[in-house]
Amino acid sequence: MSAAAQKTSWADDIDDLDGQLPQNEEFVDDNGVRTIIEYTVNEDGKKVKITRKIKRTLQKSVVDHAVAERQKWAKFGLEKGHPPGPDRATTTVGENVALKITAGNKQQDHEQNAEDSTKLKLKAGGAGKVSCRLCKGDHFTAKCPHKNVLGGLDAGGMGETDDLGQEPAPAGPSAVGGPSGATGTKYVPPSMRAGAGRGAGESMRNPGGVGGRGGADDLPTLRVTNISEDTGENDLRELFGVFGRVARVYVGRDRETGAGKGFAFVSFEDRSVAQKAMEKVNGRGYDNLILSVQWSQPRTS
DNA sequence: TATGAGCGA
Repeated sequence: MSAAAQKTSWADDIDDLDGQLPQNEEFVDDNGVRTIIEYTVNEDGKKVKITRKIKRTLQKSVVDHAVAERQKWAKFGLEKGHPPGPDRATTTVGENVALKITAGNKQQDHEQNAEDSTKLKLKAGGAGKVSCRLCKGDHFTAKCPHKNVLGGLDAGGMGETDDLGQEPAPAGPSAVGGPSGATGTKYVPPSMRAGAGRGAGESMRNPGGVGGRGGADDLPTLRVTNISEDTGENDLRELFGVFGRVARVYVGRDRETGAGKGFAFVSFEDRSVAQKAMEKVNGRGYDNLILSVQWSQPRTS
C-alpha cells in the first residue's frame, strides 16, 4: 500500500497509469468559496484542467438526531484514524438542493403584490362586529345556541323573513331556465330549490345520523394515549382503519414544534366500530409503547 | 405528561 503515503481520489487511479498529470488541488478562500482544480485526460487523449468553484451558503442546519450522532462516530476501515467529516479525496459532497414550493408558478413579486392587496382589503373592509344571522346574538352563526331550531328554518328558505311578511318569492324554481329569466335573484342550487327531494345530487352528509343532540359533529371518538411522538395521522388511520371507516384523526401536537404530545383522537362513523377498535387496540403494543384507548370526553370550547 | 383546529362576518 504505497498509496497510503499520498492519497489520491479513486478516480485518479485511472489517470495514474500515465503518471503525467499534476495533483488535484482544492482550497477555500475567505468568502467561503471552494475551488477545486482537477487534471484529467479527455476522450481525445488531451490533458484537461477543470476548475470548479462552489459557493456554499452557510445555514443553520437542522439535522436529524441520528445523523448528528453518526457524525461523531470514529472512522473505520480505510478511513480509520482520520478526523471527522468527509475527506475530499475519497468522498464527493454534493451541493445542497433546496426544493422551494410556491403557490402556482407566479413570480415572487406578483405573489407579494397579491398578498399586500389582500392585506389592505382585509384592513379596509374589516367591519369587526359579529352578529349571528339567526338570532342576532353576539356570536358566529355556527356557534348559535338556537342553531338547531333556527337553522332548520333557514334551510327551508334562503334569506331571513323580515317582519314585512314577504315571501322570498318563488323565484328559485323559475330561474331554472337560465339567468336570462331571473333578474337580480340569487342563484339557487338545485338541491336547495323547492321540491328538490333526494336526487342524484344528494348531500354527502351522513343521512343515518348519530343519535344525539349535536348533529353531524359528535362522531364516536376515542382518545388514544401513549403514542410515540412521531406517530402521525396516517399511522393511526392505518391502525384503526381495519375495524371500519375512520372519520377523522387528530394528533395532539405542540403548537410550536409540531412534535407529538403523545395522544390522539380517532373518530369513527359507527359507535360499534369504535367500541370494537377500543377493545382491540387498548393495551396493544405500538412503537415499543403500550397504547391506551378510551372514549374521549367531548371537547370544551 | 396527555382531552383537539380552524374557517367566517
